[in-house]
Amino acid sequence: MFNQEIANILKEFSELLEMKRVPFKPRAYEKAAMAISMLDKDISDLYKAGGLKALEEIAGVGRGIAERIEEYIKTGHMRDYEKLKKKLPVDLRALTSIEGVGPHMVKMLYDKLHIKDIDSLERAAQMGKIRTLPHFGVKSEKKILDGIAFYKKSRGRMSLGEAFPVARSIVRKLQEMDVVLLAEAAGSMRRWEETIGDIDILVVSNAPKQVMDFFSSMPEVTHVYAKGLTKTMVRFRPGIDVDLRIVPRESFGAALQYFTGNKSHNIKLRKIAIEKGYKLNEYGLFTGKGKRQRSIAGKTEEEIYKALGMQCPPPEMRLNVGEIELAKRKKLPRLITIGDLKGDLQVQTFWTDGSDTIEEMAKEARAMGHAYIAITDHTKGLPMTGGSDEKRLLKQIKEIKRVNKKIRGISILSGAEVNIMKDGSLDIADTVLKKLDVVGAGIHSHFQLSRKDQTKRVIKTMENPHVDILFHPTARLINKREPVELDMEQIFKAARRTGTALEINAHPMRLDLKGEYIRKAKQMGAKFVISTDAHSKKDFQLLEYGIGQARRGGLEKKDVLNTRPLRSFLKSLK
DNA sequence: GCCGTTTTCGGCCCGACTGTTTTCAGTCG
Repeated sequence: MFNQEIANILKEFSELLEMKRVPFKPRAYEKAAMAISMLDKDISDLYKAGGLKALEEIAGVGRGIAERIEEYIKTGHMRDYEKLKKKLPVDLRALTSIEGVGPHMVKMLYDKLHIKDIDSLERAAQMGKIRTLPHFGVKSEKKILDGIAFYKKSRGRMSLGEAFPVARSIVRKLQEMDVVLLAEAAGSMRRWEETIGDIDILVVSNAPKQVMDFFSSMPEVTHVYAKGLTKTMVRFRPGIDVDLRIVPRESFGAALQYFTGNKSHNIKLRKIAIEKGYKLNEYGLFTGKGKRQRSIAGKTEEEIYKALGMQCPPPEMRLNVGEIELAKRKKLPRLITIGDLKGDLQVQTFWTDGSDTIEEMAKEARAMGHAYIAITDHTKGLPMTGGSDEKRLLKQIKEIKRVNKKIRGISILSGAEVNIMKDGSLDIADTVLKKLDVVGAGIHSHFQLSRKDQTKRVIKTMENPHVDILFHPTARLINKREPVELDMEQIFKAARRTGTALEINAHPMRLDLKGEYIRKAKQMGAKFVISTDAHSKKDFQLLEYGIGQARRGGLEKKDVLNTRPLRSFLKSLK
């Protein structure tokens, strides 16, 4: 978490330097920020153990940036950054999070119109002031307004990928306390919702005061809204609200149930309880009234659902979209679990915009228990990633053969993340695609096409006999970019007809397809793969987010191609 | 400010796209 804080400051430092048109430094700071946010160790631990030298060993961090990090760890300040920030007091993070707005635009807006934040930007745009600036026009003004509308819609909810590590670390620390018997995160996070409004944590303890004192004084707490013996609410760095509730042991299941199911699932469940003459609340399932009331279930979720005459639906399904009926008929699917996956199918390497070599990625995947991975580096239609052309792809196939001979215990498949052009054609010739084991195709440009054109474009891609997988089908970026306009039913139909698998991209920024589309696509007979879009070894861990989405969509092992052993998996492709 | 199996100094990823322009600046990934 501290790493992210430092990375954020370095990133903003880089943008401030960019605004001042300082040459080359912005890139250096940006690279360092990226490296630190990808670090799998706590940077202050690293510093404690090895001092400046240890910091300098991080690729992209040299003497200069190491000293600034040291300053921040020691004093909580980075003076050069703060000085610069004072001269340009704008809400950079918010402003640049609007699509199409970057540091230079922010600078111009500040210089000419004194725009500092989203509100002043919105006012200026509404008053038609933006279009008067050099290099701006009516269209860019509208684009900014659209961007603001999108920003506002997604504001206040943090992406699952940001919130999950925070919640996990809090829960772990609570579990380590002697006086804590049980601790678990409930709420939308337990359902693996793609964005999280706040984090709800439930605890069983016989020393509530001690737990609450510990929780409210954790170093990342920036504000305490309320503090009591059963409920404490705080603001946590980097900007998310966390509620902690302490519940009796015999009510833990009931509380978990109450704080996990979405509203409509819970209402329905309570109605069923009433029909049976019971009462359901966060303390348990009760029978009788007044003094004769007694609990008949509450310690676990399972016993509550059982007492209501049904199976216990997995948390991810508790949305009242048919799961209660299935549970009553004892027909709940056996949802896929992370252990079912045998391979990862979207992996970028050092050859393009990934950071590790083919061999390093393969070894890491093997350590995770995978039997195979597909190397799917970018192709030339995405030149900024250093995308391969046909010649380089052929060279990579040779390299993969070489590494395959060297490594035991995992098979490396040759593949590519081919770029879908505006008309649905691909940027790599069929003669070369034919030679690859796995071909995934994805949209990376022309996001604004009409629904009709976009649908036509994607279907044309799926009709290519070599395209096995449609990568991140809607191309959305959570809280950042809307999905492209597609007639999803047509896409799912075409997926079934052409035998093109739909990717569930596990990267928490994408989570694409999302749960409800997965459910629909499954009903229409489509097949899926789940992959991480790994750009470094550490990214393989993101698979659990993809599993979360697959489970939200009700998928079973048989629906997902990369649960199959290698031979059978390859047969399942086109 | 970072980096080095072409370099400890002199490079630094780069092409498409968009909207503004009439030859280009900014953004994206």
